[in-house]
Amino acid sequence: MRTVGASQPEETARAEEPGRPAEHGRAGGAAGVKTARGTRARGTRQAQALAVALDDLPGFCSAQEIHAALRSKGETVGLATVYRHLQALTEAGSIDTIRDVSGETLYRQCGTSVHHHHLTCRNCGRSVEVEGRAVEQWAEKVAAEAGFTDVGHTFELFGVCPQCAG
Amino acid sequence: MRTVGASQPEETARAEEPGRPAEHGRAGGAAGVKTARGTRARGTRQAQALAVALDDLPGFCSAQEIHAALRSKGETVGLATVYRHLQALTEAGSIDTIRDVSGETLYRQCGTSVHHHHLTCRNCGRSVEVEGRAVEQWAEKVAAEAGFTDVGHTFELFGVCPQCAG
DNA sequence: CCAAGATTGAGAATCATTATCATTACCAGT
DNA sequence: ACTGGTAATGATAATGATTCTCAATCTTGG
Repeated sequence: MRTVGASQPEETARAEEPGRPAEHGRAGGAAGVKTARGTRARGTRQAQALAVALDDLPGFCSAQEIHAALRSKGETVGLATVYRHLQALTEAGSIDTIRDVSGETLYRQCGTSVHHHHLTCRNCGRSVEVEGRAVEQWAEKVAAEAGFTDVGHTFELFGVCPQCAG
Repeated sequence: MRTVGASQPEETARAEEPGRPAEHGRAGGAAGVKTARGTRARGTRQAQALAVALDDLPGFCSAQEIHAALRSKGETVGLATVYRHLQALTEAGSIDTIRDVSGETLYRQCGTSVHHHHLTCRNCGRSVEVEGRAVEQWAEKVAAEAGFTDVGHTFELFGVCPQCAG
């Protein structure tokens, strides 16, 4: 498993507070930015918590890590819900996803919505966004030459960042 | 599941000799190109069959597909063995691997041992090897600028090939 | 022919991600 | 406030690819 900068107390107390009634469903006072159908971006307590968590995490991290981070902060969010929101956010273009070497999907909040790629530290997950106009163009050219259509690409850079190297 | 261009006759007519006792272990007369330890490239019946299968398949395909192809040809090779050889061959550099969109690993026999990338048809799996000197250099430059070291990259192009498009 | 070591393969074990589905919270009417 | 409708949640089961386990089997050297 990769390790991320954020602390991940492994012995997270599994037993919830005894008296606490099982919380469920949407949060109490959340404003609720309702989108058309199915996915409201951050109306619920869980969505809000996830957004905050993504803000805090420095680089790319897996859904499981995010879930663990939420847990360790005291938030109670189901793993399934984490995946759901992550997926929705990805589709909405609010966050970036990459695949690490083992095939795990890593997520990260992303500023720009324009297409770009990442140079990610394989140790701490921190990443730099790189704008790859050159690569895009090259890819299109190559594809066109081969007669391929409807071309997409995946491109990721992994390395060790200055901090982790030093 | 993806579909591969090559036909995969499900009920291949080739019923081997009826009396065939359950074969196990290494093949009878195989020459046996023994490598240092653990992995002999193609000494066994299973390894041989796998090599042939890889030769036949036109493009990238998953371990499971290769396993299925072997099955349908009448070869009896365990899935675990397929994975084992695929992994060994990959480490040896004899075959290429890429990750498709769903995270599955796809394998393909590869001619050159020099570093290159692929433009793969997401419909039939056929692929073209593209030499990406430009990309390599660009990647290195970007990485260096960001101060990252020990940089590697993944780069894949997916599209629809002329045949599948027409 | 025998012992030692390599290889195989069926099935169990992992592990990330999805699907289920009963429960719950929010919203708009009434 | 009460209520019905609907979206969201989360515990858990299911999926699916890949790896691990280990007894059975094969090959080879002597």
